[in-house]
Amino acid sequence: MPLSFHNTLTRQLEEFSPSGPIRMYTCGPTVYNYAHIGNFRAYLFEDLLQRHLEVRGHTVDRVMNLTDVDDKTIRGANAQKLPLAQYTQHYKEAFFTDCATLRLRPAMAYPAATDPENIAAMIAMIKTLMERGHAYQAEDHSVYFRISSFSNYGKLAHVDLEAQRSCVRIKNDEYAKEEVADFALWKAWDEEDGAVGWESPWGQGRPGWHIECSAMARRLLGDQLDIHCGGVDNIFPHHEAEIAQCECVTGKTFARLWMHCAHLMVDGNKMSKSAGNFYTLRSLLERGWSGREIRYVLMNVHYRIPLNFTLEGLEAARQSLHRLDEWLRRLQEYTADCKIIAPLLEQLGILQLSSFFEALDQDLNISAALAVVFDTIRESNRLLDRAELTLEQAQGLLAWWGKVNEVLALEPEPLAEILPREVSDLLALRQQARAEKNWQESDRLRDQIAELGWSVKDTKNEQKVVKRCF
RNA sequence: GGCGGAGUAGCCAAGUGGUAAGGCUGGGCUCUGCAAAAGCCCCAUUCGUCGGUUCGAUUCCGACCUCCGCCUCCA
Repeated sequence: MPLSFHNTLTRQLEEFSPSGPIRMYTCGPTVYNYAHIGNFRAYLFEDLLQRHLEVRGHTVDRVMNLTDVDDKTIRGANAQKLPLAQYTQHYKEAFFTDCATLRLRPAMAYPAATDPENIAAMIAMIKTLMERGHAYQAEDHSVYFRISSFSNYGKLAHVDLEAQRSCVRIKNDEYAKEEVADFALWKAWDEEDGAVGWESPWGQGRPGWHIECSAMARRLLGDQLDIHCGGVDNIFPHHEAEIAQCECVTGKTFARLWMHCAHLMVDGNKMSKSAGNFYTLRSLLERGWSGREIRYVLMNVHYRIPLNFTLEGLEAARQSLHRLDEWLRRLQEYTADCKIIAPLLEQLGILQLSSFFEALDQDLNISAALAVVFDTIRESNRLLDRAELTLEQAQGLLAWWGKVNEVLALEPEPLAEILPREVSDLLALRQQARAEKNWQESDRLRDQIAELGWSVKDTKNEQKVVKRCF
């Protein structure tokens, strides 16, 4: 079955059959603050896409930009009386830490807007646009893209600017621009910018947001991309602008496939600081949720459907992952002494295990893919209960999981919890009491261990102890 | 106003012109000194509303209702 994805450009499911490495550009964060979980939903969708393409045998050259100069970063740096670069550095580092926590596979490159070679690339593009009449310098000294010079403007968002122009002209007076929808390529320096600015043929200033992505995408991936991703709110005007800039410079189609993920909502509402439902990754970690659990929640819903983020959802994720962990532990124990190295299992009973990957082939149908995982868990547990699962099958399942996990990245955390001496001593005492069938003492020791923050569970042969989580 | 997305069991969420995947919660059972854990089993005559097409629609068409997003730099 071929890969097929929904293309924002055509609003249709399209077959995707790339030849050679896939050139993929993903819009990254503006590093003026800690990224919130809504931002990470988009990055997670992109991670899932990259991982699935790679499992399907493709090489993915992915670039993610870091916007480290714009109104918000300048405002933030000014507020803290820090140089811009120092201010943004902190949030860049935080971003990479968060990405690792969510197990996001690193991109090939993370170009920053202020890198000298990127500024140079932007200036070069603007120059070409000026020469070809696609851009002009206005009275405010800023350089703007002339959208009337690009007839395809609006094709991605499916907006007809001609139709909107009449109502927009009315308030046009206050702008230096020829048309309200013209967007800035180069913003002339003003006092707010302080020490921030670069020399250009149009005077001191800084790049507009859209030209960043165009220039960096072209510099690192070439004139034509296979896939360009982002959140739906980037469709207009950001991606529309990128198309305009690139295609006016190169004369070639900028990106073949545009993929956008829907927004994340919190408790059914838009996430906002004032509503008090604003979550960063770190705020959730502080509350005791793990990166893996948050990854599961953000990945669990198809990328084009709005995701309603709730604490109940996190709880459900925790339970689902626990079920997965128990299954893996069971298979690992069962195969522990087994020397056979069985190949990846394709089928278990009537379950077709490859359908996990086939579900993802269809526009990343994660729900159907996860259903395969849970069907498999139930079926193999059933067989284990009846002692009907062979060692070869168990190993084959583990191999299958290994492949599945390359996409999901949901393997359990390695248990690094060190058992305190006090607890292990009590466990030894309890073991003895149990051997003597001294239940009263056994229960007393269980309570005592619980007070130290550990809970004991008795299995057939041994005591299992885990740190209690709250 | 323009463009776009969504409404499926208590919650989350797939899916198909032919009679509803999966996860969580809940209930039952097995195991167990007890407890817990774990595993298994069960849980929508019904898919926002009303019409239409059809032998048959949750799935196609039309209208309507509700929610959400974008429309000057928020993923």
